[in-house]
Amino acid sequence: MNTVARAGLTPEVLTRAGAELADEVGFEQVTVTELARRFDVKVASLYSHVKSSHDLKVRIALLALAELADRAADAIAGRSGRDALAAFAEAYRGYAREHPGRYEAARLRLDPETAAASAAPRHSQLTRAVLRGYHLSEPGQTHAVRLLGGVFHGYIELESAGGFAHTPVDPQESWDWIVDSLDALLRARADG
Amino acid sequence: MNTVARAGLTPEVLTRAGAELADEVGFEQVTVTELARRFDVKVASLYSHVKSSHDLKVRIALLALAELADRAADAIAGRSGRDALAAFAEAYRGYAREHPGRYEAARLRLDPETAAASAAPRHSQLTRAVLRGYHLSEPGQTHAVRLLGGVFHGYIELESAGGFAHTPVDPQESWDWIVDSLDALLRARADG
DNA sequence: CTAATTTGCCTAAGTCGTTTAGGCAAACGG
DNA sequence: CCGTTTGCCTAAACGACTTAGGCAAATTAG
Repeated sequence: MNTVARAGLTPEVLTRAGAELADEVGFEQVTVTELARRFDVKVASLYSHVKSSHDLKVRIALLALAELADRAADAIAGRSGRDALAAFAEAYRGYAREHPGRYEAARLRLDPETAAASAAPRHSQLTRAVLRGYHLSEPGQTHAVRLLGGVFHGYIELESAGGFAHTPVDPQESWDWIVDSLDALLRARADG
Repeated sequence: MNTVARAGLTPEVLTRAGAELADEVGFEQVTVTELARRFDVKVASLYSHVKSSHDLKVRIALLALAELADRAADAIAGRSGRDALAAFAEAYRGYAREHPGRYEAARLRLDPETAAASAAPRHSQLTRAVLRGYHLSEPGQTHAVRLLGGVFHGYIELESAGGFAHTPVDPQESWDWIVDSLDALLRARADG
């Protein structure tokens, strides 16, 4: 009797809407309830499409990881050495700035199987591609992958948490200084 | 008519118990309900001592930040240069290993006033103390504070999220390699 | 083109964590 | 010893999550 017209929900549509919601209100605030409100649909209806609230969040995380990997891949295409490193770094930081909620989502802890099936391994591979220009041999390359992953993630999180607000030094300047320093560090570690 | 004997709740007692709970089940799972269960007390009773669930979490975060700062201060006392850097790094990583829930708590986003009144500024000061041995001039020192904060936080988070599980290189080795590299980086940046 | 089936969203109902209001008895200070 | 404060209680409401079962629209088959 009501106007019925189905809402056209699918896991993909919900994931995408959830990602947008995350960017608007933060990943923590993404909730099946809020999503239902936005589609003007009852909450229970979403459960035909996603298994649970956690399932939804995992899907958003997978989307974010994939987008981030794509962006990083684009960034380093046709570059090497310092150029590749700077572009790679900028891909992460830019994504985090433009899509803060998605970036948070990408940091969701996934169980090992899910993680293995996600774009996470691509991130490692892309990092190794950047490092090709520095001629590190194992295990140095693995150490360097971990260093870069740590620095980028850590810096971006500190920055977005407002950790730099109290000091009058432009975060962009620090970022450039850090990228420069890492480039020098990696060149100094070259051994093969 | 029941055995009455008061439970002896105070904000401090609850905060401490919350911190222990965090280390057992993870900071996200810390809940006033669970805390009430552990004290064998009704949930509403906790609200005389903490304003809200969020208030409780903030208190745990402040405790963790303070403990972490104390530990870092101990670590660098009487050391300088590479020794200080290594001890400082180890203070963070060791705390995160021994108190994973508290470490997560320390990463809670605090509003600016709360953050300013917390031990967070001490962390910056301690980092600057470590950097004294490297003779960096401003703004290099600020850049370096941000670099170290980022690397340590980022690496620890990646490691505890299991991000290194798929590669057969000992995380301790990577950590040592990274600390070595950072030491070299900072010495190369000396300009004062 | 209609009948059977599948699909999509609904109502109903229960769980759990949070939070506020108001009460009663134990502890404490004069 | 009495009044006040303090500490924990009962009661009740809210919001998010989740499952079960139903009805009607969409799709597929005869």
